[in-house]
Amino acid sequence: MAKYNPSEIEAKWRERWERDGTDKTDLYGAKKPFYNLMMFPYPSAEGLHVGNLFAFVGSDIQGRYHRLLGYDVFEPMGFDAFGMHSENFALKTGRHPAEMVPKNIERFRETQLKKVGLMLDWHHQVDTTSPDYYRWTQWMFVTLYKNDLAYRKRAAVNWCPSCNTVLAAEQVIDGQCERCQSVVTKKEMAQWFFRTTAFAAELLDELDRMDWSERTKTAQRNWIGRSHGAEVRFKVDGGPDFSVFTTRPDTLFGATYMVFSPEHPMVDEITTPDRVKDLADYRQRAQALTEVERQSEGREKTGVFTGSMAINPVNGEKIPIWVADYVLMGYGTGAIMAVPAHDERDHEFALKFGLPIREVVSGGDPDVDVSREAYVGDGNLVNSGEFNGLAAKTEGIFAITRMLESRNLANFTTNYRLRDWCVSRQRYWGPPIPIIYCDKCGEVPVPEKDLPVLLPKLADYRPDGSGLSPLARDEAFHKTVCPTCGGQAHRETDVSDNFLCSAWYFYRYPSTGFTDRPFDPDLTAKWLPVDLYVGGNEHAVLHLLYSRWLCRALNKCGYLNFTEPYKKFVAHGMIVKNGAKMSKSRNNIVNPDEYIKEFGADSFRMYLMFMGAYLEGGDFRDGGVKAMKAFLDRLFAAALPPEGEVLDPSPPGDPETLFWLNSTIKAVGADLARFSYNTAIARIMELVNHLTKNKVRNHVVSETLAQLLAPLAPHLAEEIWESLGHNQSVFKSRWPSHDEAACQKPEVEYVIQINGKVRGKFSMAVGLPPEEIEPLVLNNEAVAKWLEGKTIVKKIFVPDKLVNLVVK
RNA sequence: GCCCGAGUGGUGGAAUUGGUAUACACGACGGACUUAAAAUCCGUUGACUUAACGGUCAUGGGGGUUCAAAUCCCCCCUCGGGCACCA
Repeated sequence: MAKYNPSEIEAKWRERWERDGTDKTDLYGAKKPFYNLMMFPYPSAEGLHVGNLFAFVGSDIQGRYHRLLGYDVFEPMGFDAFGMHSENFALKTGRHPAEMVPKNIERFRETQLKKVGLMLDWHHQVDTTSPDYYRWTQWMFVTLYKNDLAYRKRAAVNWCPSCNTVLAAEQVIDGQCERCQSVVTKKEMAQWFFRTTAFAAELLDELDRMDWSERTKTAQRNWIGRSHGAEVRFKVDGGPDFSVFTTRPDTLFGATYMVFSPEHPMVDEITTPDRVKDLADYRQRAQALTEVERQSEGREKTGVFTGSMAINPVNGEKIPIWVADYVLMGYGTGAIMAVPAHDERDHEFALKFGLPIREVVSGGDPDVDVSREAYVGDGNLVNSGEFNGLAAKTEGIFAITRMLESRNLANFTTNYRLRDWCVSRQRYWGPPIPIIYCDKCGEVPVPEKDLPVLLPKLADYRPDGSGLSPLARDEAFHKTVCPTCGGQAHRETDVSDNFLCSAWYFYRYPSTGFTDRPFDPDLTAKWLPVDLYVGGNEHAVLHLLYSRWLCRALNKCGYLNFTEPYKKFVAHGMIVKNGAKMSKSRNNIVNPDEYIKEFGADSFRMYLMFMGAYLEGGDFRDGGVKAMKAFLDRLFAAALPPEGEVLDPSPPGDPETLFWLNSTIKAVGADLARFSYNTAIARIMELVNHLTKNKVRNHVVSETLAQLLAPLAPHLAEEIWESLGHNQSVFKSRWPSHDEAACQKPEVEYVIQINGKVRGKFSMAVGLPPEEIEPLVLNNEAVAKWLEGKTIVKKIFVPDKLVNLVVK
């Protein structure tokens, strides 16, 4: 009997697949296209992490399974090689990214990805640093610019002092840089933005109709953050008008002061001469604070009075205008009405500065005392003139807003938390932003025929913190002529955010080699949107949101006829090691290569998938891969014909084996379809246990086993399939069908319960009516003693499952 | 604080619809094989209790609905994730 030797088998099938083009997709001829996408990696570390492989294998199983179901599956791979992760790694290791990246790509592909047994079509590899690719990344930028979806403005932006660049709001996690965890500061700079907020409403609304993991959708909903409310116009006493946004216009009568954000443009205008110095000091201090300091919860409220009063439009009351940093310029209008009785923050501020607190909503509970704490619950309006008695949130909001609306002092409005995407980066390793500044013509996008704007190879590519990219130090790069007037001009020297590269890569895969446009319209029509996207949820409000936005933008610009890039997105879980997060500092990183070398890719794949629920994550234990190898040894021995023999080709005769065979086909198919890989493997184990225990060896069973195993352990499946006499890949075969009748055991075990407790069991043929079951129950020995001296008040029959007698 | 997800043996984890809780593994223990070990194979393995048959308890905690609850409802605790001075 041949022994299972994974390294031999896996090398053999790798070669065979490559030779026969097994994993190559006929993009034009495909009859049932299925685009199976996984998140392309950054080639910026020592190697692929076990977490990458966990993600890829789970996705590959879907690709292979769909192929067995008869789909033409396209499963491409590429490298997200521009950006700070690669550049920082190059800086750390002292190599130039232009040299490091191609070598890493080669190494990742040849020594890692190809050894895991992924069904990847390498004829369509994408590398975002290749000029053939970033030419089109730049085209995206120009196209967005021409359609007013990209613009440049001066604003207080997030600055990472360690990476020496600005960041998008999405790349600041708890006030820290997503890449290096440094505390982010604010810096006033002119930067390029994409108008992500233009599609805030549709990006949010569409989520309800999307087939995505719920937690991914929740993250996006929270991030886009819609609030309904009203914009209300106030007047500065003896000065101009200004607006505030509020979700509680019902509490307008309770506004006892107003607050402007320190950055509000009207602050200078309304500050009275005696307060100028205080205001200037306060605003300077506010600016020096980092987001973390400024937004830390529980921080004591600070603020200063401007000297001016505002007039409340509902009652003409004059109330003081303050400046305080708890009001943010970036949300709403940057100014608020403060209702201390019904808002916790305003309440805290009012207490500290001795401002009046007026109750305008009464919940009817006499114990509530708004002078002690804010009441934010529902109730009826009080102290609100003609509006008294209305239910605050359900009636008051509308009544008061409509009244003001009729006087042109308010309007219903909706606010989003989402900010426009800041895409400039003062770094080297990215696609140069394709804009030219001309003294005469202003901002001029680089004409399409001049793309790509090549990234020059700079020996010194270190970011210098000057607020300019290292490209600004290269005169040959930035000095140019205006494409419109031919006069002297200079290029934008910032590069674009790496997330722009990854926002469109999946359109490129089918169209690699296409030179007229970023993507071939015919192939795009055939293959997109992506059928299935599997990836990590850490990209919920980054890549996944940006790529949704870009899809809508390209749709609006007329380049795509759909608005969502992925038909289905599935977020896999996270894996940990012995219950703890894997990290370099914990020194508990799992190196996948060693396991693959020792036990084979199939055992490694199987264990990764068996470890836990794919969608929840799992806990990597050292012995696991070895145990899985032992299982595959047993499976191999059980499936293969004994040396020199041929198995009887007729299907198994014994009903027990037929039951296991059919019910396993059914269960494994259902489990794969719902990403329940651990239970699919458990079902296969049960089948193998049956075969081993009963010494069953059968050609049809072995064939089926090879097919069931194929998505999970493709090399081994091929080997078994071939040894059963097939000369074509198992992936040319079709997923086995099951006989529904055979999935039911001919005899079922009935449970007898007395008052819901199990008191006896017996086996019976399936499908018997209650009349035939009842006497068996009543005459059951084990049950008799529980019925002694009792009367049966109720009998419950669950067909083929149980009988419950309720006795008294 | 708000919004998602989760909490089950010594461990990783099962349990489409409320219907035998603990599938499948790992580990541990016992046995076979071996000079011995490894590997492999066979068996036992939720806790408590009983000589045994059996019984009692057990799915984070507390209540409830039901003939029957890991599963449904209410309250609470813990962990993971998202949002958060967002008006």
